[in-house]
Amino acid sequence: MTTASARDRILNTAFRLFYARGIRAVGVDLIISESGVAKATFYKHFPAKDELVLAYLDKVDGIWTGQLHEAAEAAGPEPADQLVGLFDALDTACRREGYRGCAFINAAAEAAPGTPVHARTVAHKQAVLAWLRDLAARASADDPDTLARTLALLLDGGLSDGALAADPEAAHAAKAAAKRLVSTSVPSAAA
Amino acid sequence: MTTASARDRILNTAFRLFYARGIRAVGVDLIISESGVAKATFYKHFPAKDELVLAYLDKVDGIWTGQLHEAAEAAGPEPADQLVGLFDALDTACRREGYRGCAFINAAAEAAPGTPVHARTVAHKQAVLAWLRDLAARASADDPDTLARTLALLLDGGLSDGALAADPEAAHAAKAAAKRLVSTSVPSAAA
DNA sequence: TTGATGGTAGACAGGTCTGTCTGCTAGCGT
DNA sequence: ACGCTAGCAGACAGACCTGTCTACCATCAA
Repeated sequence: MTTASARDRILNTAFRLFYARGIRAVGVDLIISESGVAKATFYKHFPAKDELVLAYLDKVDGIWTGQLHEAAEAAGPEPADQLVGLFDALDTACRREGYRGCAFINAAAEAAPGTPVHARTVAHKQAVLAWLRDLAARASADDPDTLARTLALLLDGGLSDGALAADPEAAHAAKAAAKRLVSTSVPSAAA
Repeated sequence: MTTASARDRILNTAFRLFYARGIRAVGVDLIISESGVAKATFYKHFPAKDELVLAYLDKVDGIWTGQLHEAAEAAGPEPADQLVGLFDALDTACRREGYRGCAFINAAAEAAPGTPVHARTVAHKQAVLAWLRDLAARASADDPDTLARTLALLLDGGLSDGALAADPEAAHAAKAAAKRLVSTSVPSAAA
């Protein structure tokens, strides 16, 4: 059953444990034993724990960004529709068993500002914002920048509240609000 | 200069360090030495670190809730105006030196679900939501529940993004969006 | 005077953390 | 046959963690 490479097993285990318990709460020894790898192998692939954390955040970025794009594209070809449809990814995420909020916000809570880990979370949030801004611009919104920022607020608020409120309606409210904001922000106004 | 009681000194030091560096990142020994207190005194007031964490969250709750209420009341007597005005507290918070996001969201990121610390953060978020719901109802909103939830989303999103985006405009965008949502949700419609 | 209260100072135990190091094994290309 | 790469197993060092314990000191009230 040792089909996956050692590096992949380490990263998959870290992905699961870091997200479920928090980064500081998970020791290197636990990751090593759960992934069935030798300590030397671990440190060969990830010379320091922080580098594994960075790889973990890259992995989360790929997955979450992919889900966001998929949900957006599933809403059709119109950028205005995609800006609303992407909130379906939030809904799906919140309903998932073991949902614990945004991995980036959580990581930033544990990392000191200025560290590579913290910088990585900022970069992620800015990438998402840039994507939203692009969609808003292509939707010909009156003020693409403000619309994008506002939708980012709803998205990040939903990611947090979905975990803390134990309220599956948070994602629903976020999508509904997005719909209202988008429909009143684009001239075509297909409410 | 040792005017404050030992308990207060401990709590003040914990408040500063927990918020700035994260809960797990701050050891009991550091709090003890920074607050100039003996170890036995520390454990007399807080038999376990978790109890200090709970006291810390209570303190944050008092301060943040107070700022929220103040900002709301500063906007005038009308509940609809207060629902918008409370976002000034977000703006003030985000501009503060050393701002690191919502202490509750950060604490929840480090605490396992089901623990007292995690439960405390959920309780806080629900208290804020209940307050918003009350204001929305008194503002005669069409759907007070949804309006309250949506504003909570904007507020929590602003708390997160204000720390991660290094973007002082996040709070501004949150308030602007709140204004739009409130003005289109209450019949009086004083846009 | 006595005793309760609240504080200081710091050793100590037992565990966990990250990271290094030594040895051994198996496959694979040349 | 050889050596290279990738991996396994686990001891070890040194720091840091929470929490307990002993011992001493100051103040104030009965």
